Amino acid sequence: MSISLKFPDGAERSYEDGVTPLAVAEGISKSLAKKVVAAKIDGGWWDLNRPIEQGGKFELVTRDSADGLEVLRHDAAHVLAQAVQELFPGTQVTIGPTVEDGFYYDFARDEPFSTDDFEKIEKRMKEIVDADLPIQREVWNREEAIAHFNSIGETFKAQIIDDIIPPGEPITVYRQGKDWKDLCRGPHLPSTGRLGKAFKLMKLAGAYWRGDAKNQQLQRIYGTAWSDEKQLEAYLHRLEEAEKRDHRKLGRQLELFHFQEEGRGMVFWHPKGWRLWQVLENYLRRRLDAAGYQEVKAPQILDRALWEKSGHWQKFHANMFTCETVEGEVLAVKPMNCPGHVQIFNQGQKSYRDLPLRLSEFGSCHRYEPSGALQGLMRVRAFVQDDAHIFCTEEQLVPETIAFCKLLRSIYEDVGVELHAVKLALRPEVRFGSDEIWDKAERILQDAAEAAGETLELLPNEGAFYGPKLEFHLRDAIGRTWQCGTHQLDFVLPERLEAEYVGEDGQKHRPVMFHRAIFGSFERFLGILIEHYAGAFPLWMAPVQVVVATITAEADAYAREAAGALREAGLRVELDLRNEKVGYKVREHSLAKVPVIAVVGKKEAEGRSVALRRLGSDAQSVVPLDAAASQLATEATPPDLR
RNA sequence: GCCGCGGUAGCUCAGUGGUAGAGCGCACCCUUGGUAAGGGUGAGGUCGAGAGUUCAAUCCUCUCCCGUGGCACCA
Repeated sequence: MSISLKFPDGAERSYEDGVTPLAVAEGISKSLAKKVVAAKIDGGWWDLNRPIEQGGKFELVTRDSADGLEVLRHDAAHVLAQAVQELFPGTQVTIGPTVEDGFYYDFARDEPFSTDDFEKIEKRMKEIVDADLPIQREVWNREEAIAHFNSIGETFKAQIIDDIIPPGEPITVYRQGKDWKDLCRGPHLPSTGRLGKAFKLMKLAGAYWRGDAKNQQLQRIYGTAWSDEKQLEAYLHRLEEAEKRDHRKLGRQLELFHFQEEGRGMVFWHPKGWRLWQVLENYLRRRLDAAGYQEVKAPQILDRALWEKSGHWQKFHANMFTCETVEGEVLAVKPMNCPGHVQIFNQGQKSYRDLPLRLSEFGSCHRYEPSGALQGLMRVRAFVQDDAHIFCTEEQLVPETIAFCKLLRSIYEDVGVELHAVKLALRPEVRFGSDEIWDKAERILQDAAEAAGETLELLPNEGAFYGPKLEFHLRDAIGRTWQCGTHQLDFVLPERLEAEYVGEDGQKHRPVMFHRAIFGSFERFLGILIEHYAGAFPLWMAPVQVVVATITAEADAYAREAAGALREAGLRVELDLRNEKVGYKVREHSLAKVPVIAVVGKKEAEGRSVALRRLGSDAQSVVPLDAAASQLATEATPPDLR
C-alpha cells in the first residue's frame, strides 16, 4: 500500500504506508529536516514521528513559521511542567497552552513559587533539552486514563478528561522521556532537543482553575519561546522599547497627569494633559454635531429608586458610590449615563418624527472598580465617557449601526489609531429580557455590523445585562487590547424606564435604544493615544505646538513678538527666554516632544524670520515670521476642519 | 478581591544591623553661547505606615497601605 501526499506547491508524491513526516522531510533536504517541527495533513496536526495513516494535502511546518512557533511554545510549556515537577515534587499540573508570544502553565502547589525560582527552573528546562528526551504519542482508554491520573494524584488532569474532553474523542497522552507524561492533544516535537533554548520564563501570577474565581487559585508561570536566540533577543528588546512608551511614564515625563494615594483610580490632569483632552473633546463634539447628535447634561447624583428601576442597582450596587442624606434618602453617583438620558427623552411627548433621537453627553461617571483592576488611565474609578443614546424604531436599527461604524472608523482614522478587533458580545447568563428578544437583538446587531463591513469575533456570555454589544478594541504599547468604542443594542431599558413615542398610527410605541461610545472613556483613549504616539502627538493635538526659543537675550523682544504672532494665528505657543544655550533648549523641548521649535537670534530678529526645527529632524528652515504663522496654522488645523 | 514582585530626594536609581548616596531636576551666582546637556555653589530624605526582635532597624520578622504584573470583575 502506498499513500499519496499533495504538497503546497502542487506536487504530488507517493510514499510507502507508515512513512513519518520526518522521513518525508529528510527525503527532501537535510536542512528542511532540521527546521521542521510538525506536519499538517488536510489541515490537521500530525506529529513528525507519527506514521502517516492516509494521504491528503500535506504541509511541513518549520520552526520559524507562525504555526511552528505554536508547536515550539507548546513544547516549551511541557518542558516547563516536567522541570517544575522534578524540582518541586508534589506539584500538580493542570493546563499549559500557548498565548501570544509565548506560553504558560498552571500549577497546583501549596507553597508559593517565587520569581527567584525561575533561574533554577530554566536551568532544569535546559537540561531536559540537552538530554534530548524522546516524546511519544499514546492513545489511552478514557476510563483508564481517568483512573491513572487520579492514582498518581493528578486530579486536575483526571477532571479535564472527565469534564472537558467530549466523549468519543481520543485521549492522547504524550510521554516525555521515560516516566514523565502529560495529557495533551498535541502536536509535539519528536524529542525535547528540537525545542532549542530560545525561551525564558517571564512572570508569575495567580489564576483560577477554569477561569472561575470560586475555584481554587493556581500558580501560573508565563514564558516566552522563539525559534532561535536572535528572535528571543529581539522580542525582549521590543518589550523594553514598549515599556518606554508606557503612558504612566510619559504622563509624568510630559507633565500630562498624575495619580496619588488619596484618589486611587482618579486622575489629576495637569495643564498639558488637560489641553490634550480639550483638543480631543472639541474635535469629537464637532464630529457629533455634524453627525446629528444633540448634547445634553444630566445630574451627577440620582436617587436609588431610579437605579433600581433601570436594574443597575440589583446588578451593580456594590460597585456604585452611594451616599445617604441626613433625611435618609439614598443617592448614587452615576456609574453610567443611560437612565439620565432616558429621563430627558421621557420629558414631553415624542413622535416618530423625532426619531432617531441621538442624545450625547461627555458624561462623568464613577464606579468602584476592584482595587486589583486599576491600571493607570486604562482602568480608573472616575472617568468621562463620550456617551450617547440613540432612540429609534426597529427599522432604524440597521442604518444607525452602519452610520455609527462609519463614524467611528472615520474618527479613529483622524486621530491615527488602528482598530485591533471588533467583537460581538452575546447574552450573559444573568440578564434581563426574554430569549426571543435576545435572539432578535443579537441577530440584528450582527447583521447590521456585517452590513457595515465589519468582521466580527463572537464573545459568548460577555454582553451587557440589557443587550448584546459591539466592542471596538485597540492595543496598548505592550500589546494588551482594550475595549474603547462600543455600540450596544437595548430592548430592555426603554421598557423598564417606560420610554414611549407616538407612532404614525397615533398609538404609543416603545423605542429601541443604542448605547454607544467612540472613545469609550477619555481616560483610556488618551492612554492609548499617548502610547500610540509615544508622546509625540501630531501637530493638531500637541498640547504645546511651538516653542519660541531665543539664542541670546538680545532677541527677547523679537521673540515675544514672534510668539504673539504665532498665537494670533491660533497656535499653542510657549516662549523660552531662559539664560541657557540654544542646544540646551533644543534638547529639553525635544525631550518634551514639542513638534516645532522656532529658534530666534539676532539674524532672525533683523530679518523678521524664525528658524523652524521639527521634532525628529535636525534640519532647520528659516522662514519669514508671517509665512511661518500661516503655514503652521494650516498644518495644525484639526482633520475635520481641513 | 486573589496570587507574585516592589516602595530610599521632585524624577531615575545605588547602598548598609551603627539613622544615607549618585545623576538629572530645583534655587542662587558666573556665563549671552547659533540647534540634543557651559561652569560653580546650595537646598532638599521621620529610607511607605505601624508593631516586634536587638544595646542599636531604612536593612531582619509580622500586620497594614500603596504601586506593579497577572487572574477574577468591567453597566
